[in-house]
Amino acid sequence: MPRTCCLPSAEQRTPHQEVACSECGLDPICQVLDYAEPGSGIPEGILIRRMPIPRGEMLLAYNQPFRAIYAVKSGSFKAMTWDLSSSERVVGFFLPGDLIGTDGLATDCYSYSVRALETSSVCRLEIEALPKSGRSREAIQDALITLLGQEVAMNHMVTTSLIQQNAEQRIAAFILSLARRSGIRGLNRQELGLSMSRSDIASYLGLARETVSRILTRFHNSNLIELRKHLLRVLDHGALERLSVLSE
Amino acid sequence: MPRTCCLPSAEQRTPHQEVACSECGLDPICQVLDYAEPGSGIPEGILIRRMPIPRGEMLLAYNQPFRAIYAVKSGSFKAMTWDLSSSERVVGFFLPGDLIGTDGLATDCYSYSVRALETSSVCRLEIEALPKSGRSREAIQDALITLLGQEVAMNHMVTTSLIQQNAEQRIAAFILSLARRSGIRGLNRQELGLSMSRSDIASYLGLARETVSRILTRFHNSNLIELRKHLLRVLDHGALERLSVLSE
DNA sequence: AGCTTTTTTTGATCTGCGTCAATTAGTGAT
DNA sequence: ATCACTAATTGACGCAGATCAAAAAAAGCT
Repeated sequence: MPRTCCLPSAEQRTPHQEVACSECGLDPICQVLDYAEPGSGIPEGILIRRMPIPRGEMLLAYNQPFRAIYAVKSGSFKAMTWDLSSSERVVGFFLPGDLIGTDGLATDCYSYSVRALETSSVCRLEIEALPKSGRSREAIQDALITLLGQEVAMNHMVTTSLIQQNAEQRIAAFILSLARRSGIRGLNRQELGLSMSRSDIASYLGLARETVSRILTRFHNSNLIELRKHLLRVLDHGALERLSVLSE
Repeated sequence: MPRTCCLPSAEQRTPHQEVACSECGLDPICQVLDYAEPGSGIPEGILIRRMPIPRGEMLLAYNQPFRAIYAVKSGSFKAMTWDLSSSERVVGFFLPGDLIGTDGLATDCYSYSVRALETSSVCRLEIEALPKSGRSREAIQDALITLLGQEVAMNHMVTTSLIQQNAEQRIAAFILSLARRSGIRGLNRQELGLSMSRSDIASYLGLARETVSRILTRFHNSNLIELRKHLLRVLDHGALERLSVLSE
């Protein structure tokens, strides 16, 4: 599977992995849809699978009316808002298996914009078209509750860990979080495609670009990670955990 | 309504306010329960109203099995976890109208401990006893989805704002958040009972006790707030908003 | 009340990281 | 390949806020 940008060496090419349906966050809902008996009121086309999204394209925009939930199949995205000084602020990254847009379930509008960091693909679930009553509706509701609950729990962890940590701890935790999320979805947890820019990471972690750069090279020099362009290989998982304190 | 600690002057006494049911986060669910037709499968005692909780008592503990969701009727609580160095970390505060324990919906265990900051009262909703099917189940599911969605949206805002702000901005935002939440629930948004200690605030905001103290007195000296013991009166809402940048 | 313990405030250093500035590397277009 | 432009790295410096230390205020005892 080719990548967006053309890199000379195979080593430097991000392995563009696709998450298996069974490991995807949308799977509980997909299963309901797949196994729904005919006449359950679920129309065709409610779920669009593997929509391709080119690098740089907006998947959805802040304040747009809430229409759909997306699941990342391959590639990656960043979520952003803008503060009063109109400068962009990165508020999250989405990796294969992650759900995008769940916040709209309460607010009816998306609370951030989402842009593809590389050529990616998503599955799109139309909310309007979901069945309005019946057994499959209950099952879908249950699945949504679980998904939202997970998001609450995860956000909680992220907030907690980020606020109280210094720059080194934040970056260690960030790398581990990428690795862990890849692992959970059944993807490579040693080699990570750092598709986002240093500025994106800095904005997300509340640090300066320069600090991110400095600490990444520091980690590299201490043989905690190997870093070639945008491919990051975790060399010493234990050491990173010890640094990040909030190991898991 | 008497307060826990005995303060001499009436001015220094926190007005111990109780949130109206109509303004409470649990209300959507309470309504379903109240108006459920007989035979809907909803047992008696599923909802315990106005449970009193003495100051300092644990409402629920980290890793305990998830049994119930609580709504704060009056008083306040703090949520805490512990990092590896076994020092306490405050991860949130609950005010009248707020829901406690929603994170358990996904994880089956509470992800933090919750302790009463003053004599408080809560309503307790037993999750096990909720109807397993039918119309009222669907209504409850819907309500839960909305609640969780709101929590996701709010957490998002908090995270975003906290991480990128300096100490002054964080504290301004914190005060405004308390005021806004009081306002939303129909309570006094000028006079806030700061039931938590400076250490709690510091831990929550990722600052040192001393910094919180210094900046609060700075705000006091600039006539942004009036501060007597644990009663905080917002004097210049606009100035605080301008400070916090992420005004709303 | 008086005594003890905890919390808060205030002051004096010290340092991590943001900011500014300059260099190098990477990317895309012709 | 060359040029132009953006992203990343590296260095120098200053300040916001952590840390250490001590006094003052509040709260909880008997």
